[in-house]
Amino acid sequence: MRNRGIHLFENLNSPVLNCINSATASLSQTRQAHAYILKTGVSNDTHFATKLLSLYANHGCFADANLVLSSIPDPSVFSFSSLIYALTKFNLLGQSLLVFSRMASLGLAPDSRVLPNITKACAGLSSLKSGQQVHGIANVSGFSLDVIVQSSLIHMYVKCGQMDDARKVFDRLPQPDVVACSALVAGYARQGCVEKAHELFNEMRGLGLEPNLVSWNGVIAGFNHSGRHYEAAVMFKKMHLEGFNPDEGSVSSVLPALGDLEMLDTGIQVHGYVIVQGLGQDKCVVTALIDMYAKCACTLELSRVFDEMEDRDIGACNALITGLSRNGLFGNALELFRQFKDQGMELNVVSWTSMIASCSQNGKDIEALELFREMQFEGMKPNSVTIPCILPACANTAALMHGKAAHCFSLRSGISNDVYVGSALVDMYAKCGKIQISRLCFDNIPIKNLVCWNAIMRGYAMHGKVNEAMEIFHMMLKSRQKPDCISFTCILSACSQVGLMDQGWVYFNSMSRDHGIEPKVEHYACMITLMGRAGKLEEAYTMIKQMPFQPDGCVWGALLSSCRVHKNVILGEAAAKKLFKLEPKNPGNYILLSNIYASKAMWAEVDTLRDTMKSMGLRKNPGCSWIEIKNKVHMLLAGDKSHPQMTQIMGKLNKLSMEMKKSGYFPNTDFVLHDVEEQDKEQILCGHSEKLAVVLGLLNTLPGTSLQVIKNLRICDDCHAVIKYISRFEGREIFVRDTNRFHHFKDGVCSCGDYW
DNA sequence: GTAGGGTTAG
Repeated sequence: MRNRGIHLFENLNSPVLNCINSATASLSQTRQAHAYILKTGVSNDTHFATKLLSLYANHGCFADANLVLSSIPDPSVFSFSSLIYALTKFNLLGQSLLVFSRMASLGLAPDSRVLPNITKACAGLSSLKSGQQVHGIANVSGFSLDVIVQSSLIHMYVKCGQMDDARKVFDRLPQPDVVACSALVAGYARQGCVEKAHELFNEMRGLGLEPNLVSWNGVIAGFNHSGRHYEAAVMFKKMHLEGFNPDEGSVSSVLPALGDLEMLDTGIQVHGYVIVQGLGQDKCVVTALIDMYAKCACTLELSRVFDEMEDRDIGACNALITGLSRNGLFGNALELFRQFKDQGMELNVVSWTSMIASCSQNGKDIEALELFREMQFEGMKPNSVTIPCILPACANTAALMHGKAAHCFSLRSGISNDVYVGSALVDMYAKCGKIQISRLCFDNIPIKNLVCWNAIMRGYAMHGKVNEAMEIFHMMLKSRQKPDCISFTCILSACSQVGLMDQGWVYFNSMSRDHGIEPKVEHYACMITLMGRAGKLEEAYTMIKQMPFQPDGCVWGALLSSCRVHKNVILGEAAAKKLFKLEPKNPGNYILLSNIYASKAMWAEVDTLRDTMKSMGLRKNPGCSWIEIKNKVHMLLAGDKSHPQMTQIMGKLNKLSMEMKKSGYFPNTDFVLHDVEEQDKEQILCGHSEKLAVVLGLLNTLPGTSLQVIKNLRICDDCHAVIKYISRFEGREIFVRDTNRFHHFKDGVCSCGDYW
C-alpha cells in the first residue's frame, strides 16, 4: 500500500499532492489534497493518510484528523504519534490520553516521540495515575535509559508534586543532561523546596553541566515565591555577572522581589535593561514592571508603563488596579475596573478577586459582597484565593448567609482543606457569632499553620471563652507550632475579657523567657486592659510608667476605657491628656472622658470638652450597626430615620420600652449630653444603632430566631441592659459584636457577665 | 515535536 502511494504520488506529479508532503501546507491545500485523494481512490493509503492526518491535526482540525485515522486499515505508531503531538500542543490533554490508550489497545508499542508528548499531557493534567502508567510502559518498552523520555517523566512528577519520584528518575539516569537537571532544579523551586533547588543548582557544574536559563530562572522564581526576595535579587545579579543574559522569565521573576524589597533603583536599572534588550513587548514583563513600581509607590511611573503598552493585557490591567488601590487610589481603581468591564475586556478570576480584595481592604464590605455576587452572575468561578478575600467582608458585616454560601462553595469545589480558606472560615464564623462552627472548621484543616491557630484563639478571645483559648494555646505548643507575637495578643486579650489576672501574668512573663518574644506595645496594652478592667487602675498606671518604651495611644486608650468603667476621674484625665497629644483628632477619646465626667455629673467639664471638640471640628463617630436578614445586610446609623421600616421600628421600640418600665427598667442616661430634657435623652438612646438593628431583626424574623448584630463602636450600658431585657421578653438569643468582643444575650443575661 | 511558563488576587 505504502509503495503504491509513493508510486502514485510520483507518477501523478500532482501539485495538489506535492504540497501535502510539506509540513507547512495550509488548511485549504490540505482539504484539496484530501478531496483529490478520495477522488483518485488512494484514500486508504497509509502514507498519504498519515500525512493528511498530521496536517489536519496541526491545524487543530481534530474531527477531520480522526476521520482520516479511522479510514486507515492498519494504522502505525506514526499515525498515532502525530495526533498525540498535536492534541497535546492544542492543550486537548484528555483526548491525547484517549488516543494513547487506543493505540495501546491495538498492541502498538510507543516510540521515543510519543512518550515525551503523552507524558507532557499527563503532567498538564496533573494526572499522577496516568503518568505512572506511562512511566511503566516507557520502561518496559526499553526507554528506561532514554534521557529525553526520562526528562519528560521528571517534569511530570514535578507537576504532580511528587518530588521524591522525580529525584529517583533523575538518580537512575547514567548520564543526566542539562535538561534533566534543570527540570529537577526548577521543580524543587516550584514545589517550594528552594533550598534543594539551590543546592542542586550549585552541584550542576560538578556534574559537568553548565546551568542554563531554565535552571537560573527556576532558582530565581523559587526564591521569589518563598518570600526570600533578597536572595532572588542576588541570584539575578550573579546570573548577569556570569555572562548570562536574563530573559523575560528572569526579569519577571526578579521584579516582584525587587518591589517587595522596595529596591527602586535596581528596579529602574532592570527597566532600563528591559528597554535595551527589547523585552518590553512581553506581557509578563510589563505586568511585573507595573507591580514593582506599585510596590515602590511610584504611581505615575506605573501608569506610564501601562499607557505605553501596545495591546492591553488582562494581567497588566489587574496589576494596575491593584497598584492604584494599594497606593490609596481605590476610587480610581474601581472606576478603571468598571471601564475595563464595559469595554469588553475579558476579566479573569484574578481581576475579580483583586477588586474584591481592594474593596475589603478599603472598608467597602458591602461593595465586596456585591462584586462577589456579580462575579458569579457573570459566570466567573471563584477560587481558593477569592474565598479568603470575600470572607472578611462577610465577617465584618456579620453576613452569615453569604459566609455560609462561600463555605458551601469551598466544600463543593474541594478547596475547603486549603489552609488560607480554612483560616478565613474560622475567622468568619467566629466573628458571625458561630464559635462552635468556627472550631469545627479549625479541626478540619489538615495541615495547620500559625495563621489558623491564631484565628481560632482570637475567636475564643472575642467570645470571652478563655478556657478554650488556653486549651488551643497549649495544643499549639504541643503540636510544635511556635507562637508569634499575635498568638500572645490573642491569649492575653482572652484573659483580659474575663479578668483572669494571674493567668495573664503567667503568659506575659513567659513570652521572653520561654519563647524568645519580647513583649511589644500591644502586649502591654492587653495587660493594662487586664488590670484596668479588674479595677487595678493604679497598678496599671504604674506599669505604663515603667514600660521599656514610649506608651502609644492603644496603651493610654486601654487605661482611659478602664477609667470609664470604674468612673475614675483623676487617672482618666491623666490618660486623656496623653491621648489628646498623641491622637488629637480622635473623637473617641474626648467622648470617653466626657462620659466619665457625665457619670459624675461634672457638667461644666462636659461642656468645656464639647466646646473643644467643636472648635477642633471634631464630631462623634456615628454609631453604626449591621444585621443580616434573609440574605440582605441592613446598615443602621444612630439617629438615622431613613430605613423604610423606621415607623414600625420606633413603634416596636416604644412598646418594648413601656413593658420594660413596667418591670422596673429605667433608661441609663449617664452618657447622654446633659442639657436636653430627660424625655429627649430617652429618644436619643432609642436611636442607638444596635437597638434599631435588634428591633429590625425582631420585626422581620420568625419568633425564636436568633439575631446577629455587629456594631462599629463599643456597646453602651443602656443598650446592653435593653438587649438583655429583650432576650428574655421576646425569647430570643441575640449576639452583638462590638469593637471589643461578643455579647451573647440569652434569657436576660449576657455572656460577658456585664464585665466589658 | 525532551526542561522553564515568568507576571497580576490571599
